[in-house]
Order: sequence, then structure tokens, then C-alpha cells
Amino acid sequence: MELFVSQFVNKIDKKGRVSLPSIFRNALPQNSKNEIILYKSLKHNSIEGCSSDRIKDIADRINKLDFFSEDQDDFARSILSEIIPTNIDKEGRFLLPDYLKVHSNISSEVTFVGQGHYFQIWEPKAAIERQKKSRARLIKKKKSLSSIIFPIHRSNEK
Amino acid sequence: MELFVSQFVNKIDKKGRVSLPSIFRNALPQNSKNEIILYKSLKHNSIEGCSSDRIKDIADRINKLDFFSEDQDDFARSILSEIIPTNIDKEGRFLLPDYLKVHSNISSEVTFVGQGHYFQIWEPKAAIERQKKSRARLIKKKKSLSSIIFPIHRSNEK
DNA sequence: AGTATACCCATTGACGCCCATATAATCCCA
DNA sequence: TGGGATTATATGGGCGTCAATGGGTATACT
Repeated sequence: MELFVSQFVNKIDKKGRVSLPSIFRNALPQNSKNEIILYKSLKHNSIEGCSSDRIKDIADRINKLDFFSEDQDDFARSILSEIIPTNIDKEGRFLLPDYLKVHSNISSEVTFVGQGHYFQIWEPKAAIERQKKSRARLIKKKKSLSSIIFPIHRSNEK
Repeated sequence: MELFVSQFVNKIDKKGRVSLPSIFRNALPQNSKNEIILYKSLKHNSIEGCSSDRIKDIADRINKLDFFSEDQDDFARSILSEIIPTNIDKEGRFLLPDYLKVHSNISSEVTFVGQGHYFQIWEPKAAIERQKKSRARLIKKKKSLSSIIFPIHRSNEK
């Protein structure tokens, strides 16, 4: 399975359409190439998106939580009830719903940010700000990071 | 798996293409011979590059972090969103994105520096400077280093 | 009817593919 | 072992294709 990586800035046209970056389209699973799921990020004023397959995975995980727990209810409400399945047209574009634009201060342009199994959609300036903060934090934590980024080399995976 | 070793200076043409040195091309794994991953170095004003296989390992580790954690988000953003998958054409060339050129002061030529499992791309003069410093530091530390490079042989231990 | 959305077609610019050449490296045989 | 022949590498440039974007029109829903 391909991952969503890298960053792209695309324009929103008069009709509210945006092109999903080509390599993001290619990262979608074959069986749902013309659908993405959008939802408000729980962490920032940004939008997150992923394939419908991924949502199924998350739903499964939520199901495994204790049925009567607060968490189960919170997750189900904040994630599953607020997702927006969105079609991608023949040219690779989709409609960005108004209330998501408002939520994330988006007007005429967006930045797509690859995050592996999902991606984010940001107002371009906000994306740059956030990027700086992340990078600063990352460099600060470099030591603890190195075990993740530069793992002990296991004598040549094959 | 082959290593990236030695140093090469190549030109950037009008279209922004550079030849990846032949022996670096041969160091790429068979299954991803025509793709490399580029990203800004965390340490210098240089670019780093590696095979896509190497990135997949790192991505896997990031994805195993807690889904809702700040760390997961930081890592994903600082690493996955900042890497640039880049195709290598039939002649062994690739496009050096403008913003990476700016980051590393590159204009018409680059120096490729083999670093084992990855390589660096420097503005040629900066590469020479860096080389001098590294060498000076290495000589200074030679004593402590020798234990790493030529460890005492303890074949019977443990 | 009026609004919204999907499909179709057009345009532009960037990128990949192909072909060409010069220089460097390697080979091969007398 | 020398020197011509062959191959590989770095580099240049033409051109077709595709991605991003714009806009017209049909279809659907209320």
C-alpha cells in the first residue's frame, strides 16, 4: 500500500473544486479510487482525509473499545458521525464543503500535507506555521527520535 | 545492499535535471531503481537522499505510534510530509526541486557525497568546507573513534 | 424554476520519454 | 602492452503526455 507523502499547494476554483494531488490519487486503494473521506482534525484547525478503507479500520478499532465506555461514545461521535464521504471527479477534483473551509480558514488555496496513511488540508500560511513548530519540536527531541528514525541496523534486511 | 560511497560533482541542466552518479544508481535496490527520496537535512544546509525502501521502514515505525499523540503528528509532518519522492529518468537523471536548491544554496552544480545507507547533495564549495571540518574533527577524536572502528576483539564474551 | 453536482472539453505548463553527442572508461587483439 | 574499437556516462534538446485549472452544459434534487 502506498502512503500519502510530500506536500502540494493547489487552487480552489469558482465552483469550490480542488485537485487532489496526483500522487495522492495514486495512493488510494484500487477499489475506491474515486472516493475520499473528509473530517475535521481533532488536533488542529485543519481537515483530514483518507481512503474509505482506512475509516473501516478505525471503525473496527472503536468497536473493540468497551461498548459502555465514554471513549467509545466520544470516538464514535467525534469521528464516525462527522465524516464526509466525497467523490472525486474524472479530472481528479473534489468539492470542499463550505463548513470545512470555515473550520480551517480556507479561502482560495489549500496545502495538502502527506501524513502516511492519511493526509491533511490546511490554509497555506497556517500549514507553514505548523510545519515550523513541528520541525522545532522534532529537533529538540532529536535524541529520543533517533531510535525511530535511525534504528539499529539489523545486518542488512536481506 | 550496496552502499553509497565516494564523491561526485555533476551539473544541473536548463531543465533542472542532474545525473545521479552511476554507482549511486547501482546502489539502489532492484525493486525501486528509478526512484529516490529527497529531503532537507536536519543538520546542515544540504539535501539528503536515499532509496524508497529506507523510507518505508521509517514510515512503518511512525505509524506504530499512538494514533492521537502529538508525537505521531509531529513525526509524520516533519518526516513524511517533507520527503519528496523523485523519479529517475531513463538516462539516470532526476529533477532537483527549486525549494531544495534554495535551502542548500545550489545553483548550477552539485556535489554528491556518499554516506553509506544514504547520500548528501551539497553546493560544491560548501561541500569542500564541510569536508575540511569533518576531517579536522575526526583527527581530533581519532583516539576515541578507533574503539568503534577497530573494536577490541572479544570473541569469547557472552 | 433554481441550485448543486457531475460530465465533457479546452488550455497551459511541467515532466517524462526519446534521440543525439561528447568525453571517459573498458575491452580486445595484434 | 599499446592503441584502436566498443561501451558507458554525463549532458543537451525536441516533443508528446499528463496534471492542474477553467468553463460550458446536462442531469438531478427540492
